Amino acid sequence: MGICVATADRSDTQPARHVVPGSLAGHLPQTLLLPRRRSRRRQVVYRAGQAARSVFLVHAGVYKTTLLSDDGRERVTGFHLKGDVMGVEALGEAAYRCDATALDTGELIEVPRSLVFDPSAGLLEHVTRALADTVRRDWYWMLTLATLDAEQRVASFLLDLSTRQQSLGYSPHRLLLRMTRADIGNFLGLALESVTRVLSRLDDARILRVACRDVEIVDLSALRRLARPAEP
Amino acid sequence: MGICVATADRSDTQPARHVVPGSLAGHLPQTLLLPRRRSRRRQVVYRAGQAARSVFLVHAGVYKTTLLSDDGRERVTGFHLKGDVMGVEALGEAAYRCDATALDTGELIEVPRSLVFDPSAGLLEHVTRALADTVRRDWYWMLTLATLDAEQRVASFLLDLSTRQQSLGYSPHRLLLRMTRADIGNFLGLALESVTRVLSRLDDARILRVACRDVEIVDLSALRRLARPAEP
DNA sequence: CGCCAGATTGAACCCACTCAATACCGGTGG
DNA sequence: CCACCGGTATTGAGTGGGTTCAATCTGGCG
Repeated sequence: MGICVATADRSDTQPARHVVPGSLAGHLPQTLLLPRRRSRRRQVVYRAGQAARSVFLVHAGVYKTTLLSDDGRERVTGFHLKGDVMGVEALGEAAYRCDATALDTGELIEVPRSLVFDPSAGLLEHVTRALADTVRRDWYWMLTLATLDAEQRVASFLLDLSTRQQSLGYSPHRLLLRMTRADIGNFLGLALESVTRVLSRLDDARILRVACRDVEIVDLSALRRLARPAEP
Repeated sequence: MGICVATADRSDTQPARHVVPGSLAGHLPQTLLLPRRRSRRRQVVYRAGQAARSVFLVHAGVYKTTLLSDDGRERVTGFHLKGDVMGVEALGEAAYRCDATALDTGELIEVPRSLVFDPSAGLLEHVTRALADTVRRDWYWMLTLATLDAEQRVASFLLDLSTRQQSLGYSPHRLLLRMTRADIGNFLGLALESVTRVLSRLDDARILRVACRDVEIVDLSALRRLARPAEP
């Protein structure tokens, strides 16, 4: 497998054919009236400490949220695709608690907090759902971090992306990773070299076809088997 | 340090002098009218798959919630003290997603979901806060799992318990662990032997005084130093 | 009274980390 | 236009922390 670098993927996002279940998208008739925000690679949507006046619905592109501890440790808390909501974790607080950054060109819909808590808007219940979804997703990843080895974690990560892309109407076999190996490793609790090694190994095993950010899942069922521990 | 076993702590909980910030406790004037449920060691409050009709406010005792994956992996997602709310992660779903178990004698206040979503009750906003708190706490632990070694994780765990006990009006120095080493290790992503080893080491270093479930924090500031990575 | 769950401790192994070198692309400045 | 540089990715070698396996100990409970 050849060496490769950060090629800025310029491929535009394809049109989504499905609505993400559980998202705010289907429940925001006022969506078109809300302010939108375009963002470019590395652009910051909000930072920890800033006054949290809105939540952000991802409309296009991929974003990451990162948590920074006071002693300098950093961790990617999640990657966010179309339909995901960012900033809900700040709803009980005055300020955001993490940074949100665009990994690529994208577009956000900004939903003011006043609207979220406005009973007549009927959003609170849906935001509650989004939050509960977040908790369940986090628990799933905590389980993954605590019980799986490097190979299983990376496989789980790819499968998660694949599933989410599929539910958005994209191909589940073709992944264009917008995040770096360091981001993935950070999210999975692995060194970036470990991520690379696993990807190389899965490429050798003909399960993946890895060309830097461009990953093709050749054998989906084999990948699924890899993502879970061996049966006793 | 001597060998010790699971001694069922019969010491009753002391009265709390403070209200947990962010909990439902202060916002439930109807609390006294709601059904309560006493529970004993190992008793199950709810199980994954059961219809989720209520959330549960911990009134006394310690509970744990555990997530079970379809391939048999299990993980403790959290330990819950007085003032914490269990079951909010199921708010967007028909059924609970995890098991909740009492680690000791305790008492719960059952809040029906219908009341949670009743606008006139004014609970939804507070439940949203509880959920956002959960997300932030989970993120903190994900950061811990991903970036800290065994000693730092165990130290962080003890400090977290200490802080929570203090905010409930108890001593921050005296911890009566209601959970087993296996529970702690599972929660922290460590083997139970590693937890034991760290506790023994901290006992040797005069930072803790460990007698099975009874842990005294002798040197709180040293423990705080241990919980963070060495300065560069 | 025996059994079992929980806790502790030791020894050997192994996976993932660290350190290091190499390669490649994109943008920038001369 | 081209050389250079910073960010990203890959791969190898060696090390170490945590796991695994095992034995032992204790007290509660049936």
